[in-house]
This record gives sequence, structure tokens and C-alpha cells, in this order.
Amino acid sequence: MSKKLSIRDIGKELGISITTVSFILNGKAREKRISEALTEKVLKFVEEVNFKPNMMAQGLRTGKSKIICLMVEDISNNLLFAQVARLIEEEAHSKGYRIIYCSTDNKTEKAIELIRLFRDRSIDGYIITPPEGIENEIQSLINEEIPVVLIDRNLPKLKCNYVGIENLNSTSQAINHLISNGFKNIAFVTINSDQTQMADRLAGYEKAIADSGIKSFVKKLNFYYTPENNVSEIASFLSTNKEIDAVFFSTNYIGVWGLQAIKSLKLNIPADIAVVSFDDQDLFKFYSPSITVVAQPVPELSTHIIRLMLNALQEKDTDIHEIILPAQLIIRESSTKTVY
Amino acid sequence: MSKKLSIRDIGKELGISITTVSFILNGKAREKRISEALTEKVLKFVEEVNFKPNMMAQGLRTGKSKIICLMVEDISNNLLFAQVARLIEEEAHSKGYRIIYCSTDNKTEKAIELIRLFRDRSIDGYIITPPEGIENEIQSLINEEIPVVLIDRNLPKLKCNYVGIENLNSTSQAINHLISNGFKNIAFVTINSDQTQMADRLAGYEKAIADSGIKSFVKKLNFYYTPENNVSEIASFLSTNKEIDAVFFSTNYIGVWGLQAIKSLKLNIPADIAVVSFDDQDLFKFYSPSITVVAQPVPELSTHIIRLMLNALQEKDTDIHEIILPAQLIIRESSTKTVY
DNA sequence: TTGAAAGCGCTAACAC
DNA sequence: GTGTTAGCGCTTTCAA
Repeated sequence: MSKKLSIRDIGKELGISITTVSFILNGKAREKRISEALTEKVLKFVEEVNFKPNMMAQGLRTGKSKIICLMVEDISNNLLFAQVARLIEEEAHSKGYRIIYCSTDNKTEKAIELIRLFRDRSIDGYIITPPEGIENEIQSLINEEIPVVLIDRNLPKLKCNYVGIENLNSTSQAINHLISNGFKNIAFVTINSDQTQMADRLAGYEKAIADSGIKSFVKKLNFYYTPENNVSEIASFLSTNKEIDAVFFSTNYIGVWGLQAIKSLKLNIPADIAVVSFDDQDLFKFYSPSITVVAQPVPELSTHIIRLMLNALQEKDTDIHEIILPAQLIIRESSTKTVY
Repeated sequence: MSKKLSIRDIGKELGISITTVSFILNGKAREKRISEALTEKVLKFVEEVNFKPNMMAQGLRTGKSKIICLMVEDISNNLLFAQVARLIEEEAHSKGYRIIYCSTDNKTEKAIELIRLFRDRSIDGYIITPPEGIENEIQSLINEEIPVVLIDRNLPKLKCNYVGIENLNSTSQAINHLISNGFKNIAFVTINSDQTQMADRLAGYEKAIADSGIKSFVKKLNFYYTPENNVSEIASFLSTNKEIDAVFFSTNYIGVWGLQAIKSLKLNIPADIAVVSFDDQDLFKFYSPSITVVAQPVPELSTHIIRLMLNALQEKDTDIHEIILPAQLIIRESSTKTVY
């Protein structure tokens, strides 16, 4: 390992000026009308000695860090976020960007704190699953022309890039699936949150319920309760509303709690109670019976997320985009009346 | 949002020199015998105007980026890694470090490529789940005195920080649990890999088997096969060795494949075949029957990982440490002879 | 077409 | 105790 090369060394070595090297390295050879031959020679040499420009010097000079911040609810909860993380990294690296991550725990103050921690620390762009109430922080990022892509849930008051799914329609579709399978008393278990994805899923439920004129059963849980607490909340909700014959869980973690609650009540799925959950995962696939889900198109979401971000960063596309993809109802054993 | 402050502005504003400000900001006030009063005043002002030093200027000057790279097999596979990611971020942030991540897919060339991509790009330290064959790259990081912490599996040829669990003992213990529950033909399904954690788990199995003088059944899968392929590999292994009455899966994802295989063979757990898997996750907790697992102490592992890294970075501790924590056998329904 | 030089914001050796 | 100043490696304006 020789000592670190600098652009100055390259110039010296090749007997040309540092400027020329810089121009060539930054793809401005043509623009600056530097000779093909010289360009070639420099590029070859740079390759040979494996020279990599110092990012911090570049950053100091240009004000760009080539770092994107991925701020999610919890990278270890909700597999969705880890999957997105996985899928965007490669594309980012290939464009010379690195990704730092942080988790907000869905807490407004924590998110604000994190944005404060990272802003003025040269983060070029933010991909965020916003908790409620951080509109001001986001707006101030936007004001400074720092690209922001919101994911999973939107902040309607803001004019900001957003990538998400059709929460309302896909929930309606799932409820209608239950209705058309003969279920009459369909409950909706969600968390008490005004986040758009949750509101839309609830609206989708209410629309399907209203359209078919059946009774509505809604249970809202507290996100910050312990899982155990929420499991028993669900259990007592189901046991005080014994007419419920089907239940929709509005996120994957609520689905997991719900399965526990149903197990604790010794109810059979789907004979006693049908089940549909949002978000697919192994547990739902391999549960007995397997669980019907509304699955998010994670690869497509990720592609749009990183593309939007990179385009904004490279100023190829400074418009604001809202990208809304369809979700997929995957029908499994848990949602059809058994004909054993 | 006013324009960005610089340390120079602070000095000017307060009528003192930039050096003094720098010293105070870097906690060298005492060392440089700067008056309490002035120190106080500067700190207060800095707080007031919410001044944050420009990290890239600092980085350029000091050669440190305050960035740690977390290089895992796949941040979205194996929940273990996402959990570690989650648990180390807060501690890192509190010490002024940011974490970038990348996934190797357990491929040697990809890992080498990533290290090449990031080295010379001022990453202060690396936390790595090393694929086989990257000893040279790691060694060259160590040679440059860049702190490295290996996790999950070790590279025995290297003198390097490592945080992992007692793979051998915990596997033996799990096998002995099966033996003492009366199972006679216990299989071990793993991937074909020389990684230490896999080798140790196999050794633990072989030790327990040898100790009790029973027959050994080992199936090695190919990591790079499709999941479907491996599911049917397991199924055909189990159906050509019908005497097998218990099976140990050496990782969580093999466990998931194994459950599918067992389901496809319509075998009952544990009546026809008992099951134990490495690594706990929701699926195992809530499966019917629930699955006995060897669980890794993720929070403790994470604490050690980030502590080791931060101590090395801050040069509080430049020794090499190998930290090996016990794993926990969590006995559930899948591993005891049923007495229905 | 190419080169010289200013300066991004910071640290730290050195001077006073 | 505090100030002056020389760079860290790069980009980019301006001059040649």
C-alpha cells in the first residue's frame, strides 16, 4: 500500500497541471477541449495507480457529501424497511452515493432530533418515513433545496416527493374479498395514528363496509403500548364482539399480534374467524393456515425511491413526483370459508 | 435559516481568534489553559446560534470521516443483521459517528469490491460479517490501522476484533436436549460453508453425537441455490433417511426451508420429527407447533460490537479482543416427545 | 488547450 | 492564554 495519491501527484507524475487532471477526472475533458490523447493517458494512469479522489476534499469544495440518509421507523422492525434498504444500496453505490441510516421509532421528537443532527452535516438527500408533525423540519430541508423523498406515508401539507402504495383501494379490495367470501361482520384492527397510510387503509375499510351496508367494527391500538398489551387488547376486542367472523389487520406487526390474540382465544382460522393482514412476511406464508395478505411491491417501490432521489440529486429532474403503486392481494387459506 | 456559520464567524462575532474557538470546541480549553469565562461564553454562543462545525472540513483536516461501515451478509435477510444495525446506530450517533451499510450477499468478490469501493474514501472503521477469502483485504485494513470488528463469524488466520457466540457449545446443548428427550436419529442440516460459525455448529453436533454414540446424519445445502431448490433438497434428504426422528437446522433461513420441507412431506412436528433451529424469529415463536431455537443474545452482541469499535476509534483501547457470548436454548413445542 | 492560484472550513504547530 | 498562519486535496475562475 503506497501512500495516498493526490491529484497533484498525478499531475506531477504526468508532467501536466492539476487543473487538467481535475477536468479530465470530472468528465469535462470534452467541454474544456482537452486532447483525446491526453485524456486517455490520464485516465489510464489513474486506473493504473488506482487513484481515488479524496471525498472530503471534494466535499469541502463542492459542498456535497455524496451521502443519502435513509430515515425509517425502525430498520429492524417491519421487514419492509430493511428490504428497501437492501434494494436501494446497490443503485446508490453505483452512482457514487453512500447511505447512512437511522431509525425514528416513529417518534416526532426523535425524527426532528435526527434531522437536526444530520443537517448542517452535509447530507445530500433524505429518504424518510415521516412521523406526524415533522412538516416544518422537512419543509426547511426543501427550502434549502435538499432533495427529500417521503416513503410509506405522505405528508399532505407538503409539496414533496413521495413513493407509496394505493392503501385505500387495496384495503377495500381485501375487505370486498372477505365480503364476497360470505363474511358478514368484518373488523378492522389498526393503530391510532393519523399517518396517511393508516388513514387510507381505514378509509378503504370504511368504503367497502359502507358500499355493502354491513356493520363496522374498528379497533385502534396504541403504537407505544407493549406488544403483550396490544395482543390482549385485540383479544378482548374480539371476545367482546363475538359476532366478528373476519378481521383485517392494518400492518404486519398488528397481524402478528392478532394471530397471537386469536391463538390465545383458541379460535380457528378461518372457521371461527377469517384473517387478512397488510404486508407479507414468512410468518404469514408459512402459518397454519397460511394468511391472506395485501403485499407491497417492495422492489418496485425501492426502484422508484432511489431513482427519484438520484434524479433529484443529479438535477436531472427537479420536479416533485408522487408515485403511487398498486398493492397485491395474495389470497391464502385464512380468508376463505372452509369446505372441509 | 441564516447562512452557514463558520468557526471564523464565531471568532469574529466574539472578538476572539479562530484558534481559541477551535480549541474550546475540541475540548482542549483546559489543556490550552483558556479561561473558564471565555470557554463558557464561547460554548454558550455556539449553542445559541446552533453552530455545527463542517464535518468535511474537519475530515479533510484530520483525515477522519466519523463514518463507520457496517458490512453484513444481507441487511434484509437474516433479521439478526437488521437488529444489530438498529442497536448500534444510537450509540454511534451519540458519539458523533454515522453508519453506512452495505450487503455482501456473502460473496467474496462483492465484499472485496465493497472494501475497495470504500477504502481510500475515508471510512474510519469497519464492522464486517466476513465471507470466506477476504483475509487479505481485512489484513490490509488492519495494516493501515483502520479498526475492524468481525461479527457472526471469525477469520481465524487474522488477529482481529471479533464478537460472536458459542456456536459449538450451544449446538451441542441443543442436540443433547434432543437426545435426552429420547430422539435417536438426529440430523443436522446446514450449508456447505467453511465459515467458522457454521463449522463450529457442525462440530457441536458431531461432538454431541459422538459423545452419545448415536448415528450421524448431515446434509449440506448450497447457499446459492434458490430457496425452492433447497426446500426440496431437504425434503428428499428427509425422505431418503426415514429413520430420522429429529432435525437441527443450523441457521434461521435453513430452519424456514426445513419447515416447508417437513410440511410438504406431511410430517408432524414433533410426533414424526422433532425440530430445533438456530436463531429465533417470529415465525418460530408462533408456528404450530412453536419451534425450539438456539437464540443469539442480539442486544448484548450489539453492545459489544459498537463498544469495541468506538473504543478502537477513540484509541481508548487498541488491543485486539475476541468476545464470545453464550447463546440461549429456548425450548418450545417442537422438540419434546408429545404426550397427548 | 492548459496552467496558476484562490479558497472551501478546519486543526494545530508555532509565535507572542 | 491567545493569535497567526500553513496547509489538508480539491474545484473552478481567470489568464495565457
